[in-house]
This record gives sequence, structure tokens and C-alpha cells, in this order.
Amino acid sequence: MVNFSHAEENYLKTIYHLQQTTETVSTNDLAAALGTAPASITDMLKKLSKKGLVSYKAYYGCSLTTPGTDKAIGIIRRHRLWEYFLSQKLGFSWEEVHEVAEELEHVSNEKLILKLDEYLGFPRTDPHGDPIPDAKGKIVQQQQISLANLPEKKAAVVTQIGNQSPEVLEMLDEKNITIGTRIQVIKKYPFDESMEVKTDNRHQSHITRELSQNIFTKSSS
Amino acid sequence: MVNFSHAEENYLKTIYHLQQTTETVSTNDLAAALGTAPASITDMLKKLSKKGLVSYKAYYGCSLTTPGTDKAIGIIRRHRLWEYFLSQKLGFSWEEVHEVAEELEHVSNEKLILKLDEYLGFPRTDPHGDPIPDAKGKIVQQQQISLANLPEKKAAVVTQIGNQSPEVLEMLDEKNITIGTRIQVIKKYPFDESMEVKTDNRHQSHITRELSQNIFTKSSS
DNA sequence: AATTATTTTTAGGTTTGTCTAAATTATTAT
DNA sequence: ATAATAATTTAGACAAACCTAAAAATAATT
Repeated sequence: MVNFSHAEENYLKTIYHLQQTTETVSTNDLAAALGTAPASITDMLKKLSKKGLVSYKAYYGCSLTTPGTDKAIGIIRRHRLWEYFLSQKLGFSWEEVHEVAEELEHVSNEKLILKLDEYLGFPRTDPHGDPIPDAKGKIVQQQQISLANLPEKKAAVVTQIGNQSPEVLEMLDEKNITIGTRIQVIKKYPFDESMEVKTDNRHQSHITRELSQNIFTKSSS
Repeated sequence: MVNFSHAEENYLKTIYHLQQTTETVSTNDLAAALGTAPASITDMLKKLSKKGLVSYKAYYGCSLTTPGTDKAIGIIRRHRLWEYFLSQKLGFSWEEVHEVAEELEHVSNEKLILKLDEYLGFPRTDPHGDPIPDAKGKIVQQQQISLANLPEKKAAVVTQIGNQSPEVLEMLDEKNITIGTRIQVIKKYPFDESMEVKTDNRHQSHITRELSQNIFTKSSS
């Protein structure tokens, strides 16, 4: 078990997340996600490639190898366990935990994480509802459910927009709905399959069937 | 409030510790304590000096300024709170906590430390018996007590040897006593003021008055 | 006091992770 | 298909934190 730098860990983690939507990750997307210049990304990808953590071919983007994926899942496990700790034990709010966990996740002591996991009672999801990988690296992939199929009252978070046309995005913008917005169905109207929803900021909006079918969510705790 | 690198924090912390015994700290001592080449120490001291954290004059060694001391105490506070957490909440043993806390201490979120302190119930000492500075940076300096004056049964840790002559060191070596050894007085003999002590490794030794007066300890929890 | 030994600093290099600007490759549009 | 545009890589630099070897300053010894 070699040790990795913070930078390397952040790359692996970010590639993992980006791979949830695109099979292979482009240099520019990684650069945007990390807030780093594309040229720097190329440098690091070469390095990670030489270490066998990502497979990378010039101009074709990158993807994690099996060891790279394992490592990334380990980092995500640490991140989410700390988020849970901050929220449940220290009383941090939902929004605050991420930033602090970004630092804590790099403390790489195997026993620490095992003991922390045990201490927290082996939680299954972090405060945002994201699944926490277990000690073996098994991660329960949460299924996404369209707003149209989301039961009333169930707390959820917007994860994806099906149709990203300007027309759809305009409507979402008006209703203050974006990726990450917490959302809840207040009432469904069977007549036209439209619904009333409540979002983060206590906003309430009316959403048509057409729109609701294009808003994907995952459950949040 | 500026942010400091891990390296800078380690320098400040180490200078603080070394200053407990020598008013001003030499380049070589710092190098030895940090496991870094003396040349590198010089580089960093210039940098810390420019930042106003240490006062440094070439060839004369260094000492912390007031801001430097404050910062160092902050790092020690973090370190010891994490040690307490690891020991009390996660069930780490006395010997294991230091290494992990060395990493955790660099997570620099003010609120995290305040909340952690509160969560732990504002502990006064870490698992080694060292005092934990409070949120204002106030640190209760523990007084040292010679073994001769240590009450029976009281748990203590050897902190200093008064007379460091080869004759004394030879005896201590034979009895397996060094700085950091946990020690406890089992029985005192009023006749010659000698005593029976128990150390870490369940060793038991007989110690004369002369020797006991040269072994200084601090209480440990 | 002069020489020797030790400590500290300077000089010059290395690695990691970043940058900008220029060159190259891929993609898109005409 | 070719030109224009966008994405990516190469080249050359830089800061942080370290290193070794040589020079300089201080301390110790004769």
C-alpha cells in the first residue's frame, strides 16, 4: 500500500465522480472540476498513468483502472464517513460538512477509518444521502428516480436533468432548480399528472408531467 | 488569519516544544527534531522570520514571536484534542494516538476544533497527561515533580533527568528508564528513602534516594 | 592566540504540482 | 474537403520544501 499525495487523491476522486456520467473523462472536464489548468491535468494524468491508476491515451481522455477505482472509493469512503461524523456527532449542518471533509479525507490511516466506521455504527449513507462504501470497497449504487415517479413527501436531491435544452433549463432556472437542489413532492394531481413541489429555499412550484419526467433525483436522508 | 502549510506548522510546533527546555533553539537541534537537513532548516527559518512568526538571527538560533507562539499553541491544541478523541471515542491505545494526531492536527478548520472540544467535554489533558490549551490559547503548564516527591501509586511519566552523567545514565539504562517511560511508585522505604517502582513493561526496580532525586516526572492520566 | 572542530549558512540541484504561451491534434462548420 | 474553432499537449518557468557539498562563522582546544 503506497501513500498518495493530496493532489493525487483529489484527481482520483474527481475522475471517479466524473465517470458516473461519462465513461471516459476529458482533460478539460477534469480541469474544470478541479479548478486547475488543462496543461497541469495532462502532467498529472501521465504520472497517474505511469503508476497504473488511470488509463490514459493522449487526446482521448482518461478512466480509472481497477486499482485506481479502489483507491478512489477508499477516499470517498473516508470523505463520507467524516461527513457523517461532523453532522451526527459534532452538529454541523448539511451544507457545512463537505468542506471540512475535503480536508479530513486525506488523513490516511487505515485503522482510523475502521474505528471511525465502527464508532459511527457503520452508517450506510452520508448526510447528503450518498452511499458510504464499506470496508471492502463495496458501494451500493443508489438508483435515480424521476420526479414523476417520486412518492409524495419523500426527501430527494436533484441529480440529473434528462433533457438539457435551453427551454427546459429556462424553466428550471425560474423555479430555482439545479443539480443538488433538495426537493420534495407536496401533492400530485392525477388529472394531468402535474405536481406541487417544495425546494430548498422554501420555494414552492408547480411542475408539469413533461418537466417532472426530466428531473432525476436520488433519495436523501 | 492566513493559512499555513503542513511543513510550516511542524516547524512552529517543534520550535515551541524545544523552547520548553532552551530559551532559543539552534538550527541543529531543530534539524534533529524534525529529521531534516540543517540547510533546509535555515531556508525555512528565513521564511518564517519574514512572516513574523519566529525571530531569527543567522548563527544565533531562533525563537517564536508572539504570533508564532499563538499559532504553535493552536496546533498543539488540535493535536491533543484529536489524541483525546482517538483514545476516548475510538478506543485507540495510549501509544497509537500520537502518530494519527500528527496528521489530523493539520486540518485547519476553526469551527471543527471548537465543536470537537465541546463534543469531548472540554478535556484538560490528553491521554499522555499533557495539558490541552483552551480556545483562547491558555495552556496550564504542568509542574514537574521528582520521583522522590511523587506520591505512591500516582501514575507519572519521566520527563527529564537531572544529572545526566554517564553514571546516572548507566543505571537508568539498566532499569529501562528513559524520557517518556511511564512510572509509578509502588512502595517507599522511610528508612533510607529508597523506593520500589513499576515501569511500562511491568519491570519493577529498586531506586535509591540519590537516583530518585534526579528523575523528574509529570503526572499522566 | 592560533589551530582545530563544530555549527551554520550559501550555492546549486531535485521533485511535486502548478502556471502561461505556443504548438499540435481533433472536431465542427462552411 | 478544407478552413475555422476547440481541445489537448508540449515547452519552459516558478514556488515550496527538501537535498548535498562547499564555504563561512562560531566555539573549543591546545
